Amino acid sequence: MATVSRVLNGSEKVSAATRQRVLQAIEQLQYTPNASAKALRSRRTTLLGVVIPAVSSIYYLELLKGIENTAIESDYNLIICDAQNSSLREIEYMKLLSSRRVDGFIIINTLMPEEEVAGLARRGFPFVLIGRVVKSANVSSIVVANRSGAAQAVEHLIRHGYKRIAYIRGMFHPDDEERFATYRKVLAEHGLSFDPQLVERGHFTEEGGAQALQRLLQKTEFSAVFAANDEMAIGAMEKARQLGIRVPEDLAIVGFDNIRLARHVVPGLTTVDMPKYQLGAMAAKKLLETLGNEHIVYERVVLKTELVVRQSCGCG
Amino acid sequence: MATVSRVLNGSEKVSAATRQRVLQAIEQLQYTPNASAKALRSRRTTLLGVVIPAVSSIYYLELLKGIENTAIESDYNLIICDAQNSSLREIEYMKLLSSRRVDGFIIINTLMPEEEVAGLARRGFPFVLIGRVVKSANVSSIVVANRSGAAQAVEHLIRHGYKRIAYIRGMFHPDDEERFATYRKVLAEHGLSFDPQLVERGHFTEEGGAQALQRLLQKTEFSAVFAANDEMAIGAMEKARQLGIRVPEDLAIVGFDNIRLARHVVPGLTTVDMPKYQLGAMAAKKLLETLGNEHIVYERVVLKTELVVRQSCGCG
DNA sequence: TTGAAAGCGCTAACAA
DNA sequence: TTGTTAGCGCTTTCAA
Repeated sequence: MATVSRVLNGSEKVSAATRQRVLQAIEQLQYTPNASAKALRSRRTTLLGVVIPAVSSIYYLELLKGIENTAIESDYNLIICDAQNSSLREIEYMKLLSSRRVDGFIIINTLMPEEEVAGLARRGFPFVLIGRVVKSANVSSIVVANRSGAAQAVEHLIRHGYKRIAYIRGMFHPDDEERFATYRKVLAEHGLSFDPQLVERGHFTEEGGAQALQRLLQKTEFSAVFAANDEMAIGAMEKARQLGIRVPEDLAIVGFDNIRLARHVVPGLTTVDMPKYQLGAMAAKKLLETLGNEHIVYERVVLKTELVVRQSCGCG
Repeated sequence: MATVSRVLNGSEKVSAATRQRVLQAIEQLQYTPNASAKALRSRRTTLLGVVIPAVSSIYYLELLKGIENTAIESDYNLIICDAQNSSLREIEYMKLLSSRRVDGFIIINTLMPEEEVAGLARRGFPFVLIGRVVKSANVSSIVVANRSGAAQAVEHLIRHGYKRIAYIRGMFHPDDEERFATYRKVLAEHGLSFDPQLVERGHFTEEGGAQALQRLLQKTEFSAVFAANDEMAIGAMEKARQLGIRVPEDLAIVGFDNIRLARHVVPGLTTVDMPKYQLGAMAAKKLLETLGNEHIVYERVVLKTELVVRQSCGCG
């Protein structure tokens, strides 16, 4: 028994002859080691958890790929939990994962209250956040430069003469808060007054974007829209087309994220690109780093964003 | 200790008072049960594995969602393995999963040789296939009606007067074999001779579709293209646009799968829809069914496909 | 270099 | 209704 273990784990102290015999027996008996027993004894599962708000959103795929590739390099596999946009479900998954089912996990764009995250951190189970910073807790975070990206987008519109710029917010998410704050700040910097009439909220989905645009059109006039993400921007674009509003001639539209769809829609969507793959890769790297070490350095990594000009803003 | 277990597993034989005390102690000590120990002892992990050819393909997302939702209903979670289009990696994952890390798994569109799948089945670990049938083994499979879908697509083109219809194949996949065979059969049924010049292969990706179209154009003339999947159809569409070929006026294009992008490209892609969510849901249901039971019924489920006519075929 | 034995944290059978 | 005990399959001393 002990010798088999040594053979399977590549220990040096086995003679070539016994190793042979063991391997042969394994083959003959179709023996497969029991992962649970191994994990129980060795206190390692070589599994990482990922809690994702919604797997059905293309946006998260590249991110996932970044995590996965990085994990694989260290012989880790992923258990992916789809919270389906519910923070209750997030919390349940967190519990599931921290029952030593995985060695550590990554939480993407969580909606959990700060206190919940802080509590989790206090319990000492290793995890890393993507797209969220919690100041009151010892956690590492990987985020993108929302402010700089949003500023580039709004400044681009202003520079090309747009004055009445609407903003379609998402639903209560830090990313959205930062982008919105930047929108207001940039307007102010250019001597444009902020008009609350120009703001509506959507659910970060196409449908949400379409509805938000409709509500905006009923309230007031404007010549450009900045949406908190691409899905909503694309929804708004479609709604505009339905209403006979030409994009970008009658209405300029700019998004955020640069999802794959953005360059496929017509006109191509001008948007803020973020390094989605990198975001995932960095998070996994950071997590794996902490797993080995006694002494953990918590940090916040901010990745760059950049405006990609296509046709939907009319400034190409 | 035993009482704690009883409380956590909802056993009846605990008095309200002790239950209270136990729960309080759990809270106080921040006790979390160890999933590995539990799995070792109870021989259940409440985890299902999914081996997917490539997570980065949108096509698999809906499928995944179907699996996930069904699994969740039975309190199962998913561990997702991305084979990155390598059958070697598939085999490795299979080994990983069958080491009692999960209670069963689902393999999507596997490229593994038949013998490998049959061997796996012989070992008795529970799994279900999606998109692949292996006659020589005791396995359940969920597949779509490739023949009927492909026939609808080709017949539609022929009915609208197209005579030289090119076919862009994928890379050595049973789905592709069936679709291609149907393409030839339908041509024959309509008195059109099969011209090998009209066939090229791509990698099931946009890039692959674009390149295949280019090679076709260099060889011969044709007025319609049927691609083995939507990604390649969309790649071909883009390549056509680059070359100044109008779709559908100069070239009709039809795809297969009805991915989300298909209705967003301009012109909208005519394609064969398949119930992707159902495919996943059925597979998960079938797998969960076998887990409980002693007596397993192996079966092959075929789900319907249906042509969705948009603009790219010019027959709208 | 190999084998024997202890124990990881849990559940289930049994005893109290 | 509660506590005691054995054992799931592995790794890791320790002894041979």
